[in-house]
Amino acid sequence: MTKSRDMAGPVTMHSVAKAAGVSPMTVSNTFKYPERVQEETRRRVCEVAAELGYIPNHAAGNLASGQSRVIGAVIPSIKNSSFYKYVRGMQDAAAQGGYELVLQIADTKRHEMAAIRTFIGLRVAGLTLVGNEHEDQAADLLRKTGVPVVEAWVHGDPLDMAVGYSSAAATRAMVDHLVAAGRQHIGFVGYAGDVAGRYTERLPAFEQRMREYGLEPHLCHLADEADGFGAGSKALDALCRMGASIDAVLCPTDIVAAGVLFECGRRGWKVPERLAVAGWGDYEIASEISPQLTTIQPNAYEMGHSAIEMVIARSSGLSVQMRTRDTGFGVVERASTRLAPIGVD
Amino acid sequence: MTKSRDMAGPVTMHSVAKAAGVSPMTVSNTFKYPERVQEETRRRVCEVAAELGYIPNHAAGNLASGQSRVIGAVIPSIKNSSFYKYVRGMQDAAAQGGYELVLQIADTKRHEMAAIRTFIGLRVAGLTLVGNEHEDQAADLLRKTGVPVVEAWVHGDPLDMAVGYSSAAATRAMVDHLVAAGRQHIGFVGYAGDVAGRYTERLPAFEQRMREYGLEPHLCHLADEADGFGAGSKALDALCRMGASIDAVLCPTDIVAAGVLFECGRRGWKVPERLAVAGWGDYEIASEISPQLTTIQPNAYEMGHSAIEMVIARSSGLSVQMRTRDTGFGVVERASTRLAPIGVD
DNA sequence: TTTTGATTTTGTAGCGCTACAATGGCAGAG
DNA sequence: CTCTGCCATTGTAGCGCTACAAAATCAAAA
Repeated sequence: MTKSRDMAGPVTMHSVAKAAGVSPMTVSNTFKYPERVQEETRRRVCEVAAELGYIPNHAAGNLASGQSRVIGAVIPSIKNSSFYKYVRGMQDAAAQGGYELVLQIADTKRHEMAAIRTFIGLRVAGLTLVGNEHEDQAADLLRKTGVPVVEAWVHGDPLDMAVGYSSAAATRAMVDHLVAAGRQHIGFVGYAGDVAGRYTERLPAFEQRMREYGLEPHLCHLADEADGFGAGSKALDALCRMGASIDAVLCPTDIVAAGVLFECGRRGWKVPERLAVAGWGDYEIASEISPQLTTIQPNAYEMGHSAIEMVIARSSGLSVQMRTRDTGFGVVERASTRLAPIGVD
Repeated sequence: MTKSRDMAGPVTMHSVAKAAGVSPMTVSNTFKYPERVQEETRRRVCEVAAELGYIPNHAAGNLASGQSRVIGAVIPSIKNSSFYKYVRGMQDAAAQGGYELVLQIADTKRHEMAAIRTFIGLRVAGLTLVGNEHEDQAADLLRKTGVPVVEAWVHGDPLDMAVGYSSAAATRAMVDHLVAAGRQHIGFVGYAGDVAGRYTERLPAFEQRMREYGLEPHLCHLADEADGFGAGSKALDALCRMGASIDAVLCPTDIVAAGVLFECGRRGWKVPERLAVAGWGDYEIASEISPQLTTIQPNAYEMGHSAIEMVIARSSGLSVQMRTRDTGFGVVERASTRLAPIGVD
């Protein structure tokens, strides 16, 4: 059963050194500064290390050097594809810089706090968060320890650094699009969950833009989940119960928008004739569902890539002039909002 | 700008001890063995620690004790909700046991190998993998280092420990269901990607079961992605191009099945009348899409929970009798396969 | 041959923490 | 008043690695 597991004691740098007939420092240099070690010696060390299955003890290296090649990322959810490209971007950037990326999922502020503690306990080189709403302690801690931190998916006013796009601008752009498509009675579905940072800008922006058009902006419903199809039907129910008959709805995510589409199917409402539906996030489902969803495209990959670049820059002591980056967004116009509406007033 | 970042040197156990007027060991004990420290002293130490924002250096503790409270989990993708419940289960079990869970995404064997190296470098208490196909080096390494490893989503023959359900049994159950619903010409959509461990059992099981029914099993197409809606249309195209007219299709994931549903919509095919569609995974979309999807429900949460329990048991030196656990599965029968077919032969 | 300068290799010390053994203090028993 | 036993607290040593400086090696120059 347990045979051949753990028989030879742990493989340390020391044991590799002895086996290769060199000093421990030479082994260390072989991995950290290969150019300092002669070709021949290096080859031998690498061979022996591979044979013994030696993996440098990052904990010890970290302790001795005060440096780390690991970056921590806290993401709020993996329930849908929202963060897929973001994580890909982070991974690629980390790999390019010779760093490793490890993740933690935290769907509440409290969990986010715990995740930050874990990462700081691990003495990571830096970390990335999503949103700009954190527990008070978190901000303190991050400031005190001075770890490089990037807040992603938000725009401006960073704890340390930030990368993202303006949700307000995107909201305005979407309202502009819906109005240009002839919609007047636009419903807004918001999100009232805990880690809401990247949602909070949207409602005020929506209300203001609607007012600028002289339209009534008070058609809104705050869902308690942003990631579920179920939220779509609930939101549509709630909006209808508010009395005014809407001809368009702006959803917090494509998933919620898809949920609205499903609910429209159940009610026999034609989209976009009866109701125009706009999503957010440009998930894969947006271009596959029928009708295809108009949505906000957030450049998630570049956001992730930039986030890690910024962490690496700061962590390697480079002076960072750009404390914030704007990765922009796009409005992807598709069938779910395209046609002029049938009058519903 | 940079004011108040990193001004006071790093907060170590030593500085906390000095500030609290005790020896470093007392601080250490306060955190590790609170019962060894007098109430009064402990309170003071905790206060000072909180005030200074002290977070124990896990790297140092790990080095000194040779123990770790961090468990690493490698998951193949977060592109869809497949692993959401699995990760939740792992997180809950880790929290219950006083451990921390960190994740890495690895969508190929090569990336999985890198992730394993990183985790071993970090000297985690144990780790979980998905599937049972790994690079040869990975198996060697894991055996040599003796870290507790659980392979999840698979059934039997573990590297160390395993938890999951039998994909073969689930495949057979699904074929039984389709045949019972009157289907004769069943197409199979497989997956030919890199980290295919938990898919490979399915095709042989499908073929065998079909033969047992005296049905032709050779309607199959191996998609290069298991996570995309796009794979659904491609797969349906491919199956049709193979000549035989199918009246049912068994997909590797609910996402692919949803893609098939979308493609059926484009073609004007009625589901389930013209084609019965079966998914796999019981994703949220399965119960929201119209028609609702028949699918395999894999008890992902329990799988994650068990995986971490097993890691913790082994890591805390308990003798582990159960090296494998079967968390079972269910067949969720819904509208996408419910009705008897219109004859298509 | 000796000297110089560059290159390669090797000690030394210590990172922050914990296991372990040893210390000190303090009650009650003798 | 001393002794025993028990608890709370404190040194000591060392985990595996790296920064730094010192030492060894060697080729070419003097």
